Amino acid sequence: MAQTLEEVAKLAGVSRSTVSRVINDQPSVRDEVRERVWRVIRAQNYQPHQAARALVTRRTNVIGLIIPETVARLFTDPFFAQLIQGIAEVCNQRGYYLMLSLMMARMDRDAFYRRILHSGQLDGVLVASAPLDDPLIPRLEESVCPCVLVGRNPDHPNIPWVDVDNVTGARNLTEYLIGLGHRRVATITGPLNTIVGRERFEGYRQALAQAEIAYDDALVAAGDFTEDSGFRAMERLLHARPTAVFAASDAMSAGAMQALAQAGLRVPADVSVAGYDDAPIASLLDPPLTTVRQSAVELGKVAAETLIRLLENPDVPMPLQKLSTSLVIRDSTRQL
Amino acid sequence: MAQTLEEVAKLAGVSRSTVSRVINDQPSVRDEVRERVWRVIRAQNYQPHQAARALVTRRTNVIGLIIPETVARLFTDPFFAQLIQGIAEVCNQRGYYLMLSLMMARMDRDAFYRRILHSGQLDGVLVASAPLDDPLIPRLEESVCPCVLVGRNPDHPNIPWVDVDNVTGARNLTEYLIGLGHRRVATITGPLNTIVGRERFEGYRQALAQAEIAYDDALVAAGDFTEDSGFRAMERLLHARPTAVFAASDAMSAGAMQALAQAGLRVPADVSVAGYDDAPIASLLDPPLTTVRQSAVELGKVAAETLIRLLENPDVPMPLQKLSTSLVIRDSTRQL
DNA sequence: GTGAAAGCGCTAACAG
DNA sequence: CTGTTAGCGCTTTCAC
Repeated sequence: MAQTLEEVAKLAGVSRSTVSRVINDQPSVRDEVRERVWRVIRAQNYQPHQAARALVTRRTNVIGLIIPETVARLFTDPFFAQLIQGIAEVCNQRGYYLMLSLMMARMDRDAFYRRILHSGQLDGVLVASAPLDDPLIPRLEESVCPCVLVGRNPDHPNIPWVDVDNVTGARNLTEYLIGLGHRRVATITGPLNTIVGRERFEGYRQALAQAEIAYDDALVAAGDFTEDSGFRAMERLLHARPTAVFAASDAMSAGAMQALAQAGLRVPADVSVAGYDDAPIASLLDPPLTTVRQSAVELGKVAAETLIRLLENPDVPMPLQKLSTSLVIRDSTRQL
Repeated sequence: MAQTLEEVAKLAGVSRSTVSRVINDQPSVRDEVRERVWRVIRAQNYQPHQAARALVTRRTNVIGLIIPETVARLFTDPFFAQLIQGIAEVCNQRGYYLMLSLMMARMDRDAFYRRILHSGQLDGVLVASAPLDDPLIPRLEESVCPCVLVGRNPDHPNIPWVDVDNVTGARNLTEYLIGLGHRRVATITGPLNTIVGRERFEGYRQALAQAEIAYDDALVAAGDFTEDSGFRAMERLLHARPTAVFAASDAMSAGAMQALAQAGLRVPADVSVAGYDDAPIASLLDPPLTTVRQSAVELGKVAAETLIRLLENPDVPMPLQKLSTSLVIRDSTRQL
């Protein structure tokens, strides 16, 4: 097996440069020569050495996926598995490699970012689920590293992003609850330092305002998207006697339903519960959960495509994309 | 910001080599010089160029995680998210980067493997959940690329691996069911071309044999670890009238429980159900699921540590590891 | 169309 | 202890 261009060149009876031209699909090579070279390459199972190539072209064909996320969420939330699936699919198609960086809680963020951003081994990065105030974001804006945020950041409007239309999704769901006759609609929000948490909360408020229902702080509790936090938030909301609860994730809905059961309340007879994500557990809960469906796979694909287009056509301005959602009505909600 | 060793060297008033020595922590540098160089490096926020380094050292500090897995399973199974979490944690600690390769169903496996294995950008690879007959495995054995299988492959005993003790886990669980008085214990197996599917089935058979219960084909149906396949397998098992069912994954248990409910059978009053994995849904099912707990995070950590030790000390023989499991008894099983 | 030669940024002998 | 030098394998001028 030939390891270098030089060896392939010798076997094909041409120069190193010609082999390089063939590999890089440059037109200025006689068809007959091109054929001969390809035959040798295939016969020898030759693969160009990426590092050598990267050293001169300054491109690695590697994109990074940075997930600065607490452990708990990654564990329970299939969102990330699906997102990665979508990203990986596009990478495979387009000839890119995917480098995964999980930002763990206890590590030195600064060293981490430098290592990731300045090591020259990433052509660009995708940043998923970064808190709005994550120090990575300004650093990204200074650096020259092309990047796309999965989930926009209103404080940095110049960084390209793709997102799901969380406001509309949450508003539609809340409107649906109100349409069922509920007036005391509680919400368990996600962390309000994330765009997702904030926007789903915003959608909830918009629906209330639209229906001219006064906003009531007692009907709002914050969680962190995990089941456990949903359980605890629901306990805090009980005294406010909501007739419906919108939790900003299905996992939190699951926790909320357990808290309600523990308090002797039935779903949906006493309290309607709705979630967000349409995660696999949504249909398994008892009763099956009304929720908002979004396609994390699709989001991953669009994110990767956007980044790759940015890398390959830096001048063409990027259309930023907000994916739409759909309401999935199951049995956990009912007419008041 | 200095981009190259040369620039740092000039600023520090030393030669390129000295800077290189400082960066690579070689002892033969005067402390005073070392200090001066570090100061410049920090001030300039200098990071060595990985490609240049890799070109000469032949090491990239990147390890690959290859997951040749069908779409359905990645979506629903938190096993992978946890496995990745464990691997990423060790990579972060030990200064390695993680490259993720999802092997999608429709792609050209051959080209994929060559691209991954021969591009020279991976110091070693971790292979998770490969089917026993995956063409990657023999290819891996031929290639010089150090690798560790997550899940052993009995046909290739020479490839290092780490694994969970699936036989014992399944046997313990089945013994528990038998201990509750069940004689007609059905099983929904995983795919029998995976080591996991095979070993959990083997554990089931061992427990039956131990209790001198005759093995009955009518009490066995194969699934593919997904909820849906569990549902369909359970439908096929109904006519055999089992009093207990052991499904080789929690997701399949969930499907089985739905099929039972649809047939008008109650869990655990009419049929006991037990799963495997202790996935997040296990405790959310109604009733909460008796299952076998294994730590996918731990497995990921051990896998990454094993590979890294293999890379850094190729001569030291590796102790292969089988992680143990524990039985988690909840409400889906009861005395017959 | 094709080859010769330079050089990407780094490490690793080899001198001193 | 430190500097000089020679590549690592590739792409990319520049000649021809």
